[in-house]
Amino acid sequence: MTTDPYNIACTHGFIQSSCSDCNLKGLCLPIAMDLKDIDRVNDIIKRSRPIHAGEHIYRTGDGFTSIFAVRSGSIKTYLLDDDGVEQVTGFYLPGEILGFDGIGNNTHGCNVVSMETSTVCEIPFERIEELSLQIPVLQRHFFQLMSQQIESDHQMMMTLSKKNAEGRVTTLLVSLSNRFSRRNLSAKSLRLPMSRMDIGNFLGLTIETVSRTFSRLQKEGIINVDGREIHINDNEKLHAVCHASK
Amino acid sequence: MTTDPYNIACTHGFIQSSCSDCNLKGLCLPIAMDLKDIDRVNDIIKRSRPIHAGEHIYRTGDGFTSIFAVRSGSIKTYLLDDDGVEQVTGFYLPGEILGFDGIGNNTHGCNVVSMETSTVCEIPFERIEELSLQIPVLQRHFFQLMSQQIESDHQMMMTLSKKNAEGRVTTLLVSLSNRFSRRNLSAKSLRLPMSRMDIGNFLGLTIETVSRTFSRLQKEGIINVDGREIHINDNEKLHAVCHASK
DNA sequence: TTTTTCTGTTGACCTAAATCAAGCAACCGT
DNA sequence: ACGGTTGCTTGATTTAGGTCAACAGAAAAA
Repeated sequence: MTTDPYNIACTHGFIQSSCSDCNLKGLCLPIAMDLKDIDRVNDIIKRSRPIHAGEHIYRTGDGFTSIFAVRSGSIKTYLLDDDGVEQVTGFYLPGEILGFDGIGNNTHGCNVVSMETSTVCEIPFERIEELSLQIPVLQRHFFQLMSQQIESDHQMMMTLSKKNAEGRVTTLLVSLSNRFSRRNLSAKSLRLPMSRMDIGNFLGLTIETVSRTFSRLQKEGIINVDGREIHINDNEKLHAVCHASK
Repeated sequence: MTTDPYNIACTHGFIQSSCSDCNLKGLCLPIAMDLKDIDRVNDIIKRSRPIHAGEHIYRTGDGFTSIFAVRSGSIKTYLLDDDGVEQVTGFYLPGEILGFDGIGNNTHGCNVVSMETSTVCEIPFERIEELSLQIPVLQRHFFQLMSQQIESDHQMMMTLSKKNAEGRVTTLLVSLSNRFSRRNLSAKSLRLPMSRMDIGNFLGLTIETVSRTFSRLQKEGIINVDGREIHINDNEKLHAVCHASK
């Protein structure tokens, strides 16, 4: 029995205990992985107690030891520039893995904060590296996860560089809708886990512009907006706007 | 003796033949690597013939087999959006490695084109994966390289999201200056390998704005501009503008 | 309960950069 | 030497989104 605060929740039985039972395992771990190898991974993973909204998991400059998989809730990552101004660099939903920056110089390269009550799996990186030497499919999987992060960051650079406000907002909505539906949640009705502030920050827009864009999309009948509740009325048009914008 | 077109140049002796002799090896490969391990890597690397300006190394959708290290010259990567509009996603100088997108789904995720006559080392990825299972420091090195790519992409997202034209242009200049000086080239005098078009595209600005920004920086005595030749007169001020902008 | 705070919306105005347009120098193939 | 193309610069005008300001509803505090 551990006394590690991150792991202690397990001993009270209020979160599930095994990767092999986890309905997100197809996202975190390679699909084609032996049960016995899954168990080996499972043995090194520490499951967190619930992390409250606004609570940080780590900060820039903290020593890098682990990457994290989101189990439930939602997480945002952000940088601080020289003047302490925040730049949101990503939103992470259950099944998604964060912390791949930080490997480069053994120091975390960003800040990670929970946007609502969340739980995460902590994956000690050195242990995973050791396992990856022994389980080729695992090494490949982590190369792939990092590669996907790079690809999606490049898409984001395209969005920031080329798209206008409408294009940016709709791109985020489409991305969230896809990611929710991958977890068998509704692709049509979603509750945004982040504030207008965070959306604007992430997309390089002011909150006013984000708000106006939501209002305009609603007036055009494409979505319905009620605070953070979004309903996609016309997915066709949403995609059209998303592609056509700018 | 190979007849592989990428490798045939070696047999004519006009490019150097070994990683262990390469003055860029500290960038591509871990510093703390045995000579015999370097030789094992060397054995799987294919060195290219010179690639001319405008020639592509691969394109989006091509089957992924290799990553590439720039040996000489300079390379740009770009995406095409649904309408065929180009988005430059990176510039790569000697010693830098590209192609880490593409691992995710076994297909290259971007287009790669030479901006001037360049040579590259082709690193077959499956072979490197095998070697990485046997040489832990090599596995670690590739995780680090990918992590650094992610970090620098996040910095770029910050630049695109938060900085004005002056901030974007000076950020690029500072980055290029640092990367040139890492190769023992002048940090003060540099020849831009890319056109104004590419700079603007990369930075999310029009060529006119890029040009005007260069002119303004020159008028302020911070840099001297002569076409693609840039001289940094006041590094202090350049950094100041770079940080202060917006 | 009232008051305060926080988050989001909307309006009026302003500004940085895009767009449109012209011109110039270098380089091309002929 | 010549017309044509390409890459870059500069000027005039327009516009998308930023800034400033007011307000409203919900939630938290008193």
